[in-house]
Amino acid sequence: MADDLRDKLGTQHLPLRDQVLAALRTAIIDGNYLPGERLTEDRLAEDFGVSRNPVREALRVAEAEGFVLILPRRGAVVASPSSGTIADMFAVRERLETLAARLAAERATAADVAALRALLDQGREATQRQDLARVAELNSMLHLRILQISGNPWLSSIAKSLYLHVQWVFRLGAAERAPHSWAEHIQLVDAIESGDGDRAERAALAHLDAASAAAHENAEGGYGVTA
Amino acid sequence: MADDLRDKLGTQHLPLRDQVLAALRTAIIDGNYLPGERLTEDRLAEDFGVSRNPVREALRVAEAEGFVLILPRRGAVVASPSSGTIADMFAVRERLETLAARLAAERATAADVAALRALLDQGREATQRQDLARVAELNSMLHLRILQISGNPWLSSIAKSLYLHVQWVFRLGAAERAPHSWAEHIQLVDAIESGDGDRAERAALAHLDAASAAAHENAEGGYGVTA
DNA sequence: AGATTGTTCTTCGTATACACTTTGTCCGGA
DNA sequence: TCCGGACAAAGTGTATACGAAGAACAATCT
Repeated sequence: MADDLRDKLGTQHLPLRDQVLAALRTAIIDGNYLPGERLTEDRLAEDFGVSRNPVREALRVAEAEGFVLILPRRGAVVASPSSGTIADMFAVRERLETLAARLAAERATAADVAALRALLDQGREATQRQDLARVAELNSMLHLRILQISGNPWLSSIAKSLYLHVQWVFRLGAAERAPHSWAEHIQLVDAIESGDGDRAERAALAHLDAASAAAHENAEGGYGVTA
Repeated sequence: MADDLRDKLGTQHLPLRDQVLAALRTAIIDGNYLPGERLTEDRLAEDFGVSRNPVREALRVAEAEGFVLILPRRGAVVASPSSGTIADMFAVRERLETLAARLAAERATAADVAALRALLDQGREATQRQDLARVAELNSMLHLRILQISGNPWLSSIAKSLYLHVQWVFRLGAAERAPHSWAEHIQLVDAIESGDGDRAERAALAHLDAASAAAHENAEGGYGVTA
């Protein structure tokens, strides 16, 4: 796995710390590093093929984002999302993403709606092909796109971060809930296209309630390392 | 100013990077570093009396929090909150802090309410003394306390960060709006004590609307550096 | 066994070095 | 005068090494 990441990094020209941060995030979200797992600076530096400095800077940001926990003088461990915090996350998402849906409905241009519909089509197709990874990816893109259309950068960046965490929890539980979700997405995009803010909020709320229920069900079994 | 911060740092035992981050945040919020101002690593290192490494780590987090802007190979500058983003911030706060008020109403213990009332009393007294700095401080403490009582760590940390930014904008404009605010605060605490979530939400909303109006009025004149 | 001591691992911070960008300055030529 | 390019300065990005201090764990002694 060290080599995978090293290759992925080599091709780009961004500051190493950003590449490391991105790689670290995805490694955690994808479950390559499991909750509770210890992340020593040396090990990460070796995994990513860089020196310790960029690793340290990436770790601080990852801590601020809630992906790792840093214990002073003891180092970093991958954070452990507990089922308590899942409910909390969804409570916040409910407020934020319903707002995003409303704003999107109020501000979406024809081009915006077309882009959403395109994602919807691709999603339907990928679902038929049983390509779950692609479905999950399109799912993310749709949500992120709606946030972007809302035109509120604060909302967008906060909800995005929250969304990443939700994804993380889902991945760990290996739940996909793919077919169910798309019908709700269509409702949501329809509502956004209509320009009716209230309706868009309701659609987003329905979607989130379903997702929340799925997440909890998913979390029942427990996940991650018992560290 | 370097000495003030150095002294403030010396007494504690936290990692230097955290102390630097805290000092940097408050320096920016208090207007010691103005929007658009360039923050070279060497300069910060000297200001805080530390080496470049802790400074760099603090800067990355400050960037993630939106206080500074880092341009690759060009360094960091203090971010410039524009009047557009003020409206966006309040739109998000409205969703978040009303939720916080509701949760606080539903979960507050008698001790929680007593703590809020104590802050209210101190606030009234400070207002009579015309001690505006203290009033602003108590204002923050009240809001932060409500977030804490909500018991939702995600909500708390996100709203707290947002609140810091609002404070920042206010400070830059030197607005205080002190007397007005406390009547609303009393309404809010009364609502929380009543345990009525809907009522608490309404009170929080009223408070935020007033604060938002004041912030906009404050922003009219413009603030910060034109960089 | 239980307490104490040592050893080892690791983080934390400092210092230093250097390549590479960006920026600003200066100078000569049209 | 104005333009453009050479040149120098400043500052970031990254690596590396070192010492101090803390935490964890094992070995030792009572």
